Order: sequence, then structure tokens, then C-alpha cells
Amino acid sequence: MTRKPTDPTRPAAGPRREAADAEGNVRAVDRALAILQSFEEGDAALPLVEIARRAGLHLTTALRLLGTLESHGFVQRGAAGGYALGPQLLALGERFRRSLRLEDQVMPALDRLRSESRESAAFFVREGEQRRCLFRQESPQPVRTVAQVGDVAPLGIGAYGRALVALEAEPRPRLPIVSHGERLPEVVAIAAPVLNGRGAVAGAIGITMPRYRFDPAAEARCLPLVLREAAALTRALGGDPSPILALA
Amino acid sequence: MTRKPTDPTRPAAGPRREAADAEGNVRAVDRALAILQSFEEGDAALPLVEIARRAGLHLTTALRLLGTLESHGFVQRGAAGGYALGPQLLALGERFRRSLRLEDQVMPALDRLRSESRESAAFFVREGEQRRCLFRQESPQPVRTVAQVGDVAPLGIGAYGRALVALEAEPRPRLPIVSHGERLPEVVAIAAPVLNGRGAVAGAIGITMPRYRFDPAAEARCLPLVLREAAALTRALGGDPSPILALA
DNA sequence: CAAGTGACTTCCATCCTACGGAAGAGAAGG
DNA sequence: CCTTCTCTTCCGTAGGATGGAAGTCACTTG
Repeated sequence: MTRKPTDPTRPAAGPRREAADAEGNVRAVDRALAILQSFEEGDAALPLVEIARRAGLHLTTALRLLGTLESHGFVQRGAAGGYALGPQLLALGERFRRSLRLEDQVMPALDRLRSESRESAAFFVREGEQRRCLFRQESPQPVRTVAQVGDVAPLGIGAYGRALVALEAEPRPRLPIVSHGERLPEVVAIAAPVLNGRGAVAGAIGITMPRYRFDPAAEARCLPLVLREAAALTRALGGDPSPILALA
Repeated sequence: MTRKPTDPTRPAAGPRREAADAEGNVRAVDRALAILQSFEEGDAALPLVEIARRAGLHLTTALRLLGTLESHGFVQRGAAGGYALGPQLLALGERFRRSLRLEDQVMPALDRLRSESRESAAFFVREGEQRRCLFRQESPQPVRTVAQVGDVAPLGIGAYGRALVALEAEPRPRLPIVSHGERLPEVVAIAAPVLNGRGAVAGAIGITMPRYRFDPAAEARCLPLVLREAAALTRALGGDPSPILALA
């Protein structure tokens, strides 16, 4: 018999996270990946003890796993003597993103959106019952960054989240979708779906801005922009934008 | 018996890579990371057999490790039934990059370089005896992309590679450094070092263009741009740009 | 200055887990 | 139908990962 989901003999106390191992997984790898995922936004270099605590691992175990991760460049030792995420992750992350072959089409569209709206533009894709930010261009204005590349958010809420399911929702919403503080307070987002060559939803493109900058003038300026780029990007991906334009 | 570097009984032919395990590493983790690294540029989804061959692993072993990697989102199964890199890598790669806290300063500088030069701009950091591309803004012109975020290249060669060591080279080179087809044929690059608040080299910033676009007019336009942004970025990082300007 | 504290590292015997052989399932092709 | 190929499940074994204990080092406290 193999690993039970709940093991009462586990180190206990209160490790923040737990290596939520699935049945049949390789434990050592589960734990190593749990270590990587124990790094949170803004953590520069974490001391060994902290990593072990977060991942719920024995000190020795964490040390050994970190050594292995380090020798592959997945973590690196900080100058002040802790462990930080390593550069190999950047290389693989970009490789993942390029494997989707969206960058060449999406980035120019985001560039146009940003320069014409002077707001942050982003592109999300659906990932099961979530969505993930794949690309982003920051507003040239000194605004708060609310989202980050690689982040996940729920489907069905927020402009991007609703845009991704817009073509299967009943009743069909008008496009582009505008959300006022729907997921994040004080934030307005405008988004529309993008189709690929097979007519499926490839993602959602749009712009995000602080609410105080969203007035009727901004609305009149930005909505057509988003719609235009959603259609342009759909064409660039070999798709037919008419299902999108039909809801405009 | 364990795996020798060369094992005649291996699945045949030539496994392209080998899990170059270091002493004291956790084997299962070594192998899992080797699987991740066996994905190359342009590989969309690899069949299990191919992954096992590249990583030099038994089929069963590769399958089990892939299962574990999949349950953490480090790989995902393609529609056509193979394995591809997973979205979790993007999240962690970006987290790594943000942990360096350079993005807010570097990206605006790259934006300016790109929009004023209409060429691709990039920022490299030193990583031991190599350098790695951390940020990049693509030229608006339809040019060939030569480098990618996350890529590594050697130090000491190419404009960026020489800029990173410019302040310790003898004799000191003039800045910015210009390379004509030095590392990549048909490519011209212009780069200069960037200093941080402690006076150390934080990285190198510059632009890259196809050789045919580099004429005296382009040179007169671009060199000051790179120098200006190297100094501006140095100031933005709290450093003193005078060592850079002294070599201009 | 010595004792104490806390983070990190090394060592090693034990037990359990990852391993890979073998065989089954499933699809594609002849 | 049989062959061939890729992928998957199963299970006994052995070698590897584990974690306790003790050692090192730097820094603080009495």
C-alpha cells in the first residue's frame, strides 16, 4: 500500500504548506517541487529553516533537496546565505511560453493597446477552470501593478475571466466586456476573447486601469481599441473574428 | 548496479543527454529535473519514449516522474498525447526574475531604447562565467529574433558579453561597446554596463540590429542612446554613472 | 571570556520507497 | 488477423532517501 493523503505521523505543528502528494507520485520529487513552490512573491532569499518549515520537511531533507535543485540551477544561494529561485526557471518558463507560439502575434497587439490607451495591456489563456496571465505590457504611467505574468485567477469573474467564456455564456454578453472593481476593487478592465484558426477561444486580450481614470471619454476611446485588437489578433492567429464582432 | 556514464545496455542508439548527477544529489530529483531540461527550444509536445531517451531513463521511470511533475503543473499533457512544459514554470520563472527587483527600472529603459532606435533592446546579467538575457523588447520592425529571454551566452564575447566585463578589462574599452558579427554573423550589437548602488556591475543594456541596417547614420543615432540609458539606469538603481561616462 | 543560541552541515544505520522487469492495454498499420 | 508501436499497470527487490544525532560556525548574552 502506498502513501495515504493524510498521514498522522507527519512532522506536525504548523507547516504553512504541505507537499500535497498525489497517489503514486515520487515523494522526493514531490518534496523538491514543493520547495520551489514555497517561494512566494517578494521572497528574495529564504533561510534553510524557513524553507523546511514552509514545505513541512526535515532540515536535512530540505538541505539535500536544495543541493540537488541548486546543482541544476533551479535555486541559487543568495549572498546573504539563503536560497533563492534560480535562473534555470526563467529559461524553462520562457520555453513554455514560446511553445505556445503566441508571442509573435500577441506582443505587437499588446504594444499597440498600451501605446494608444496609455494603460496596461494583458493577454490571458484559459487553463482548466482558471485563467493565467501569459503576457503583459505595463502602462507607461506610474500606476500600481495589479497582475503579474504567470499569475492565475478564476474564470468567470473579472473582464478577462468573463471574456474567456463569453462565447459559451447565456445570454451572450456584449463585447468587449467591462468590469468595474469586479475582482479587484478600484480596478477597471476591458477585455475581449480571441479565437484561433479552429474557431476555439485562444485567449483574452484587454487593458486594465485604475478606476479613477475611467470616465466616459476613456471608455469611448478604449472599448473600440480592445475590440479592434481582439479582432486583429484573431486574424493573425488564422481565425475568423466575426463571432466576436457580432457581439460588439 | 548503477548507471555508468556509458552503458552499452542502454535503450540503444544515443540518448542525447545524461542526468549528470552530482555527488550527494537525490537521484529521483536529478532525473526529474533532467526531464524538464530535456525539452528544447521549439519542442511542443514530446512523446514519452522520446523524453525517456533524451534523459536516459527507463520508460517506467520517466512515466512516474512525469506523473509527479504533471501533478504540480511543471509539465502538462498535450492534446496530441505527449508531454509539454507546464505553466507553473512560467510562474516560477517570473518570480525569479522579479526577485531581482530590476524589472521596474529596466523595462522602461528598454522601452525608450526600442522606441527611439526602432531596434531590439535587451538587458543581460552576469552569471558566473556566463551571461543571461533577463529582459528583452523586440524591435517593431519585422526582423529575425536572435536571442530569447532566459538564454545564456558566453562572457567576453559579443557587445553585451564585453560590456559586462568592461570595467575590469585591460585596457579599458571605449563605451558603448559595438560588436560587428562578433558572436552572431550579420548582427551588430551596441551595449554598455550598468552599475548598482554598491558600484558593482548590475548588468549590461543595449540594442541589437541586423548588420545591413547599421550605417554611420545609425551609429551616430544609437551609440548616444545606449550610453544615455546605461547612465540613466545606473542612476535609477542608485549607482554613480561616472565610471561609465569616463569611458565614453 | 565563557556559555548560550540559532542556523547550517556532516555522518550513518535503518527502513521504505523508487526502481525496472514483465506483462497487459490500446491504437495504428499491413 | 497479426504485427508493431506507445503507453500503462503491477509488483518484488535492493539500493537510495530519510531523519536522528552530533559537529561546526557565527553571533549574542550573561
